[in-house]
Amino acid sequence: MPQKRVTSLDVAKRAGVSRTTVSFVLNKTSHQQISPETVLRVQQAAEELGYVPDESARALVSRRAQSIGLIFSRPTVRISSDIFLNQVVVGLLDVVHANQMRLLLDVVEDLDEKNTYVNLVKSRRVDGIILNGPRFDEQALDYLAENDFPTVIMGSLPQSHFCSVDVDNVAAARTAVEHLIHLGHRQIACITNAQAPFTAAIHRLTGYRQALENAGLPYSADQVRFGNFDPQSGYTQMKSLLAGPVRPTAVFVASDVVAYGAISAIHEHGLSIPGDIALVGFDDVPMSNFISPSLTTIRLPATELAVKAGELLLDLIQGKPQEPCQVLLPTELIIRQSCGGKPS
Amino acid sequence: MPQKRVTSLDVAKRAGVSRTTVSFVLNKTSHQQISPETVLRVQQAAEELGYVPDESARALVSRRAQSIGLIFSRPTVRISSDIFLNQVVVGLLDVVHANQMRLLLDVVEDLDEKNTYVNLVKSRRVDGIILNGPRFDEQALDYLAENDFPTVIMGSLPQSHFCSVDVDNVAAARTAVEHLIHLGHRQIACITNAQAPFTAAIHRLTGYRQALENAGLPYSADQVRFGNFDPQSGYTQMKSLLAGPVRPTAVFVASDVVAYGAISAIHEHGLSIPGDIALVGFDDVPMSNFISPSLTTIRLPATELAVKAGELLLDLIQGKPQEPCQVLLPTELIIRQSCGGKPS
DNA sequence: ACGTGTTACTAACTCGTGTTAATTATCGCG
DNA sequence: CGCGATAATTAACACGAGTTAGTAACACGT
Repeated sequence: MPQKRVTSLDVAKRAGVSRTTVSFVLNKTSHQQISPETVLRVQQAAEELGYVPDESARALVSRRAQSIGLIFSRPTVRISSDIFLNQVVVGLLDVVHANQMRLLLDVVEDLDEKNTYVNLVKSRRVDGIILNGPRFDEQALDYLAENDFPTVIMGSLPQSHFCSVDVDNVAAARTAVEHLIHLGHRQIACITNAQAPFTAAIHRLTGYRQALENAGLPYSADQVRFGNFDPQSGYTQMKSLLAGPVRPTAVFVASDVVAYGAISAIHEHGLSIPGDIALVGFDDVPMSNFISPSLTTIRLPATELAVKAGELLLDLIQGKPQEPCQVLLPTELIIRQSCGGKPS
Repeated sequence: MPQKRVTSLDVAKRAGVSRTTVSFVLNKTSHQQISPETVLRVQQAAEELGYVPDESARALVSRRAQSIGLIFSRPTVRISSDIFLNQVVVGLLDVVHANQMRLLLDVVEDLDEKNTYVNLVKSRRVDGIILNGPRFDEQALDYLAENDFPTVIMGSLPQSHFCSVDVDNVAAARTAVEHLIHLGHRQIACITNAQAPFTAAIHRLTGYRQALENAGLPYSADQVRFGNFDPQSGYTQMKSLLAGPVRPTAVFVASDVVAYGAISAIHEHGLSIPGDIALVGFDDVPMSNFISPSLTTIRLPATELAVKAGELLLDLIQGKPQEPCQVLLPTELIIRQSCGGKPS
């Protein structure tokens, strides 16, 4: 009921100065000279009244919403199970806090919902946006590009001029498979993380292929299956592999979560890991260290990617010069038990 | 470079009317009469120009930020691994979208950072907030209560008058343990989801105790261990239980994620699940259906909780009468393999 | 011709802040 | 004592919308 909203005029009255002076003091407008005692009086008045400027009014005049938008572009089901959403949010909030800004979160499930984030931009609710997930509506992207609205993409969007942040999926996958080869495996299958239209899936498959070729091993399409983000798909595809004519001694599963399903399938066949089949995953989901056997995998630096994306975006917003706009962060092979590389 | 921001004046000019008329048409101000052809002309002009109102200006005059804040109150590490964050976000976005609002996400890690969300309120950035996690700074809560700012709490905050949404943790835990008792177990241990200060942990432990007492079984403190959110703690505490003088035939682990650690520990001891030890979890994390053995657990309706919280909050914001303000949603026992209740 | 009502619209004010240009107090110095 | 320079402060406008109160145009009845 109080509704006693404190305005800058209240502060001004209490300090016995004008509203303008209050603004100067609180925003530390440099080229203005205010006597030290006035500064003190204003600060004290503001403190006592618990004054916090109205952000709408401030945004209106300064043309800065003081917040950025994080847009996840994918179907709802895949968002609920996206293990990295948390880490992205945490990383981004770090950057956002350091710059006194706010984080607005949104999701666009379907392409025809392009308005969701274009409206965000047009209504001036955000000063920049981070797009997470590689599939986006062309029209919305064009709008962003034309108005060169500060935008950073997490993931890779082939042949676009946007700033982006990603890992080198090809190299990472190659590393994973090379590890299996070094352990002596010759019959190595692959289950991707996702269907073909997803660029990350293609890249990881490419890395798999390169590793085989570099080692002089034959690439065979019937040792490849396409996962679909969830353990269920890993289970099904692993069953399919095991039903094939030639049983692999190792599998590169391009997603830890998919790998969990594959593990179930292998165990269900009465086979042991890594005894009968070795497994390498991808992502290093927090839980991968705690399943049995613990999963050898490629660490995807999700938080770091988010931080980098946030920093890039803030630079764009502040108009700082942007030279290298397509950033690739390094991955790391985490060796655990699922390949027999290390003991318990 | 264009920076050609479209304002309502542009629309007015193009339609040959005044700015006021544009506002009336676009906001469908009911008690105003505008001729149908004017309405059409204005709508068309707005469409052609791609006009979207500036939200800061609108918020300033209407006193509505058209967005709500979702605040997670816990250390960063626990946010990165909080499997429900996604589901909460998804549920809330659903409600938010249906009401043309936006979702602002924030995190308060430490109690002295109380300002983060009080500032959100004072600066009028949000029209209401949802607090997730039971531990909050008293001062900040008092501020919300005094100004009766629209607030909904996810979780339980003993003796507060806030609206809240939660599950009945006591009853749910009781159900889980009763299931074990019905299967014939007499020696049932418990690993909590968290340390004692967390009310949910207390409640689940209480449910465990009630089930034992109702069945005439003795409660013994040395069959109880306190987990700490992560698999690591489950692993350690399970080891500790197994090192004790009397080995339990079943364990109620009040968190699936903690249970994953416990499973590792059990397997490492060369024991089988459910053959040697039966296990019931709590939460029904998406992955619990895919580990082996798949986990019998209590389903926590995270998305539904979020939706309910969002709806409550919007009612509060719109000043609708609020009768039952402490909502408890039902849980469900999901029977899988970890208790031997069902076959593969 | 004059009220009375209704319809269709608009001028002018408001929200709370940042900022420019102008105004007043203060000081140094011949 | 006076005069310019400079320090300290403020009046007034802008941002882009929503909204109240008021006006102009027209019809109708007597």
